[in-house]
Amino acid sequence: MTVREQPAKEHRRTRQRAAVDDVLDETEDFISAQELHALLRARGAGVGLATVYRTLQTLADDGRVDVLRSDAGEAVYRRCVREEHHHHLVCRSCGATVEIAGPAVERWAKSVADQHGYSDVSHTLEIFGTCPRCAAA
Amino acid sequence: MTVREQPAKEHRRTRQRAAVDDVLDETEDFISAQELHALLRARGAGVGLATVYRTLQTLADDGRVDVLRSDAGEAVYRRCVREEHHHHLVCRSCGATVEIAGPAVERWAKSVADQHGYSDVSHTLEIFGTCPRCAAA
DNA sequence: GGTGGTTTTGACAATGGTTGTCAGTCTTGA
DNA sequence: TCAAGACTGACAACCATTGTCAAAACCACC
Ligand SMILES: [Zn+2]
Ligand SMILES: [Zn+2]
Ligand SMILES: [Zn+2]
Ligand SMILES: [Zn+2]
Repeated sequence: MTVREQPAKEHRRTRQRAAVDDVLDETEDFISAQELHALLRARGAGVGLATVYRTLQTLADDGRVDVLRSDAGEAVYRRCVREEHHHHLVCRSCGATVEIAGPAVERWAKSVADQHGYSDVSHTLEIFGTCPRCAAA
Repeated sequence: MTVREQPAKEHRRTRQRAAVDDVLDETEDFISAQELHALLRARGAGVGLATVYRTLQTLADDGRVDVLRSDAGEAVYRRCVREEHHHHLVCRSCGATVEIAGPAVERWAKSVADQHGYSDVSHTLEIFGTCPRCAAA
């Protein structure tokens, strides 16, 4: 029923994509396309805004970055350590992120959907709060 | 530490707000401001787009409607039956929504946040799938 | 049933993130 | 080296959402 998982179609290696990749590797927190673009421009390795968007889109499609929406509705991206499905505990003030696994929640979500006859199930789950460092200030 | 819960500041009852309210009462699924506006226009009871946005904003602030973001990032609104905190099981294709309570998940989210020293915690959790009716088609 | 002050409305402009366009450039495999 | 096609970037277009502000509606209170 579900489309077979594609083996991550190969993409060409370009200077622009490497630059975006580098930033993602160096950045702990979720970052928006606009921020990433500004960062690249600032560090000299300019990359077109459209290219930044396209690159992030591709990475997200391939599951190589996680995406979620900030309070303002802006899409923000992050290269996570964990490869497997997981969720995030994010600081509302500084963006500090902790990757979270919750097997019990996964099972619960699945069973809830089953109970109501919903198929092809996915879910979103994020936890927001104030991290210790920000709370101290 | 937390701001005291305000007693839902009183707002004036106007034709426009009543119209928006009516649509929300009659609508089972999550609906966007644009859709709501088009619906009102179609049914003759025209209401300015800005007013629709303002009204939904106010309702959301007062906790009288639930808001979440569609895949496209558009905000969608729904008047839920349950007054207390809850989550949703939403059909990706037709929007059919089931309200879900998950006490265990609530506790889990809180404990995860505690473990990492995060305070002032909130969370978002939605389950998406294909409802039985849509699966049949 | 008039009056002044406050709230609400709506047409329109402005904002801002995101996507579309398309001619020129770069990669890649042969 | 070369051609096919992927990639880029400046720019325009899109579109949900918010800001503006004068006119309209509303609400005591006289
Ligand atoms: Zn992640
Ligand atoms: Zn999960
Ligand atoms: Zn709800
Ligand atoms: Zn919850």
